[in-house]
Amino acid sequence: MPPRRQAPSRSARASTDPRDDAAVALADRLHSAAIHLLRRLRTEDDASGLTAPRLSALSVIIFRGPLTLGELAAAEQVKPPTISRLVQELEREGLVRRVGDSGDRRIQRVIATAAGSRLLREGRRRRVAALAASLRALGPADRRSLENAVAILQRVVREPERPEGAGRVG
Amino acid sequence: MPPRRQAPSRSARASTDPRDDAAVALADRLHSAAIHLLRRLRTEDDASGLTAPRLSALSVIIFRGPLTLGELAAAEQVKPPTISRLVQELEREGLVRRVGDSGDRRIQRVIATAAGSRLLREGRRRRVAALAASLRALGPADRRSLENAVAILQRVVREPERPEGAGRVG
DNA sequence: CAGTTTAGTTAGCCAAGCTAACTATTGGGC
DNA sequence: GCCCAATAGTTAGCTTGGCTAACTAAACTG
Repeated sequence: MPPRRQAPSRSARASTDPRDDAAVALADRLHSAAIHLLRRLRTEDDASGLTAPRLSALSVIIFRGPLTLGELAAAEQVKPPTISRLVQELEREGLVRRVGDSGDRRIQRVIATAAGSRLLREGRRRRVAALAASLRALGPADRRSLENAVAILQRVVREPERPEGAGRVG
Repeated sequence: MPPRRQAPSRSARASTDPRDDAAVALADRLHSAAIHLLRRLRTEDDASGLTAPRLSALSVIIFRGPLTLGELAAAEQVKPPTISRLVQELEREGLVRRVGDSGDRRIQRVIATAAGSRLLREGRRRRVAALAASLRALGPADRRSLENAVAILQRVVREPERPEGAGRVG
């Protein structure tokens, strides 16, 4: 967790706009759902011996090909030291490997080993197995709805950060 | 993060069922979306000086009335020492208060102070403000879709193999 | 070639999770 | 009435994963 930061002095948007309340309430519930979803997964997790951030990083490394540490940090939305250590640990476990860039020797690219790929498939599948079981119990409409929501979220989350809540009003 | 645990020897469902693959893929993407959503929030967060777990615990305390530490731990899906420390910290910041049970002196109930309630409202609103701004930019259909998905998730996450109510944050 | 910028690492801090082992209380059985 | 097991929380100590600050090394630029 990050240590407390200075209040960013976000210029207060008028909270009297009724659309604000609806959006805030939705954001709130998404937040809550995400927290509890992850806790649920955590309690089920770990047959693979990989924690969530490692699994996540390994997944990105595998599916997005060789990445520099900086790119990986950006993809994972963490700072360089964090990704540096994560990769060191993945490397120590033999799941990824670094390859230097011949052109620019500052750069290190990370790729998954065969063991890493294997472990991701198995571990990640196990990690979400219990959740998947619950999802199987849902009707097709609910599942489509979740699929749809995930797609929306992917867009929303990836969105560049707006300084000072200049939330592009639609 | 939890230390590695023994594999839970979950009785393997046949992974050859095609529905399994779809459910696992969806679970996977939900997992990923939750991780990135929370990371996004974390980067925006903290105008209140409260971290996510504290905000979450405070929220449960406020909305579910006086709770024993054990109940709170169950609601937050964490172990007793974790909740014990969280409450100590919330107490130190003057956001909650303990009241002893007159009948059973082992028990301590936790309630929010006025400062806690106030801070929750403000802090939580700020925490999700950036996300809310993004959500406001979505069309009504997308927002309805997310609303719907959150409702489904709340059921799914709460449902399984655990008697005690899984807490929701807000 | 000097200075700046960029990529990553090292050091050191803090939060949040865990288990193990403890205290204190309750309640039951003899 | 006591002893003993069960229950509620706490304390101690570990691990992981975030962060910032300060560093090294390499590459660019004037």
